[in-house]
Amino acid sequence: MSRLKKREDFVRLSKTGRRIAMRHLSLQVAPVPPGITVSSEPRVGLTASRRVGGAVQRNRARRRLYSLAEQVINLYARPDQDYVLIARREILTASFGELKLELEQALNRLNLLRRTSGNR
RNA sequence: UCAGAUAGUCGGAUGGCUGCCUUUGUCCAUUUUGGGCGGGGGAGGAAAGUCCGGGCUCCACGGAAACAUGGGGCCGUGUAACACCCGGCGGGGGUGACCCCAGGGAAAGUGCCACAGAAAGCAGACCGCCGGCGCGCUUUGCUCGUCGGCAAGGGUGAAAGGGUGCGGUAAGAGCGCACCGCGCCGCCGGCAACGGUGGCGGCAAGGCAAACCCCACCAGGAGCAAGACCAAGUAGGGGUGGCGAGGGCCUAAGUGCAGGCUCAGGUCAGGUUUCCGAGGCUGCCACUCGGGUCGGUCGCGCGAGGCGUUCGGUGACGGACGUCCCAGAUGAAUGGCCAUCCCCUGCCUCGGCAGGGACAGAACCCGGCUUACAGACUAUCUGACGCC
Repeated sequence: MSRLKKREDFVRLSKTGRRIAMRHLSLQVAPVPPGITVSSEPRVGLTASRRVGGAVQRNRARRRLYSLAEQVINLYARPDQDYVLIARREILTASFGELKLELEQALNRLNLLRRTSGNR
């Protein structure tokens, strides 16, 4: 899994991508732009704005998103898409199993799970 | 035992699986990028607020003086420095341990002193006190009027032109005296702030300087988005060289142009002005170097460093010796999940169950200050009660 870090990527996702809002987080998805070769690993960006809380809360939210992306998107999501995870305030109090289930549901509703693991 | 005071320390622990940043060893591949297997390190006491003081970087900077602006202001230490620390002094609070204080000058000037009150700054007379005179009456006196003396008592206020007591007086008043306070001069102690004491003065001189102000002292500007380099990029910029120059007068009928003579101007020295001294620049052309930029690299962590021992000092702190290397991200690492233990809260069948773990996240680095903080521990001291 590689990280999206450029501002232009975040702007592109928010303008052109599809968006789905869940209880604890939001997910934005858009295809990898044409100039970039698709690797076997998906690319993921993380956002935890000041709406989540102070610096301590934002750090914790971003780390939990990072860990979620490692365990869900990196393994099960299609690598020809770019993903941005946006934290909501409720992410701080949810259990990790709950969050994993929610992210899998979101990917499923957008039909972005890998075909090779379609039995899930 | 209970209630407190001060100083200080800590601020969850251990393990498993799996990640991230950084550094290093080795092997492999290699044009570069890299890959495998190991090792080391990886948030705080406040990392916070960004309020002071410094280091560092760039810019500016020849010298001197005056003014302005800002700043803090008991005294003596400590320190790179401070508005910080330590030790004292003075004032205030507490039974006490101890705590608090923006603490120079109000007998230089200007200003202000709300409300209340008669009067608030060359004081004042509302209720009052005392005396003389007049009228009346219930006549050792009282009421009213008037002319004077006065400010003790009452009342207002943050503050009413020293306080308490005695004398004095018609009533009073520093009018006189004693003590206290105040001021001046001396002596003693102290480096000093200041304290003690003697004499004199005689109540003049109210408060506010976080009102202007006065006094002595201190102070260039901007900040790591500083700044440097690389890549890309081509003009508005920089450097070097050459030519030209501003004012006045003359030649010219005259504006311009051109020529000649003469003078030395304008601007720039970063808060302002003045003086002295030495210089630079302006427009065009040629050559040359090369921006802005959230691209990358450096700056970037061996430091006013941590720990220990010892010596000096009441102490802050300083010296010597030994020892250690201890975060460096940049859409920003320092984690995610689980288990056991610890602590807190709730419930009951008293041993379990359930929930929870303060404030808070480095961004160039240090020294302070301020603010937030569940709780735990240590030492010394104070007061009360009890026992020996």
